[in-house]
Amino acid sequence: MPTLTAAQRRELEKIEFDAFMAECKSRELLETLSSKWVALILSALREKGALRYNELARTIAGASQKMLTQTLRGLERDGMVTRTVEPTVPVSVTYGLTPLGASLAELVSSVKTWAESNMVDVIAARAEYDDRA
Amino acid sequence: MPTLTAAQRRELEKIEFDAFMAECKSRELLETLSSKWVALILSALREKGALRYNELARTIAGASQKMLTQTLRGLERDGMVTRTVEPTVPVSVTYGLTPLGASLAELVSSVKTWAESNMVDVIAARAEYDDRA
DNA sequence: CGGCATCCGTACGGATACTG
DNA sequence: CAGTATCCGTACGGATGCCG
Repeated sequence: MPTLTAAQRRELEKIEFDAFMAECKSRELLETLSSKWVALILSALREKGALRYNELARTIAGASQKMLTQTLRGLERDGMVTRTVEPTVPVSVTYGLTPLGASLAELVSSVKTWAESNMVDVIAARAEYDDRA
Repeated sequence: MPTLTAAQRRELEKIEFDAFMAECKSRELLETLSSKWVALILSALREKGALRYNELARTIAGASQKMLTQTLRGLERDGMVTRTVEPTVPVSVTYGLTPLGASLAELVSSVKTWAESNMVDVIAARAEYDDRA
């Protein structure tokens, strides 16, 4: 039995990992949410309604267009956003929330609200912690 | 004026970035939440109450102890969890939720619930999207 | 038991250039 | 306008080994 290469080991582990994750699909969705830009996009679309690609880009302001596109594709795939192409010249593309996406955006919004009202406590706790160090 | 090194440029940009973020502290908290393990730890402590370090490690099962410790330190710093050291031999360390952490865990839990009940839709959307490709 | 320090790979994300 | 393709650095996270 030859020693497994690192790549082979990783592949095996990935399979086990996937099997494990299958039991617990919801974790996957947590992962999605945790993807840095998802929350921003969702709340942008929630607050401003459907937006064009460049409007989104300006609203998020900090995401490279690579990340923007990538994240939008993912959200589209997961049935969170709709992507509508109007065949004008030049083309204009509009992104909006699906009902599913809207309901998730609702949750995100409540997290944002929590964050805004509890941020002071966090800052205070952080300052105290750092002082003791 | 010499050309700035990449490091110097990054430092400048970081300052601008921080200034920008100062306006919008809540984003920072979203970042924290999005840190892969935070949600897991929070909900583990919420469901099972205070836990020892190794109990947490077994519950999360998938986090290296490096990540576990790192995340716990972060949460402790932000005033979300308490870290209690009992001076037994060997020492035993217990982590619990602060009121602040508990209220955040509440939110996380509602997100988890959402995820569990809407996962089927996501899977369906994903399957359809992949078929069209 | 509950960590911390170190090394190291990879994959995430940014910058740039080009296309329909 | 709304992307795609490519290159490339870095920083995130895993594995390992040591300590109080």
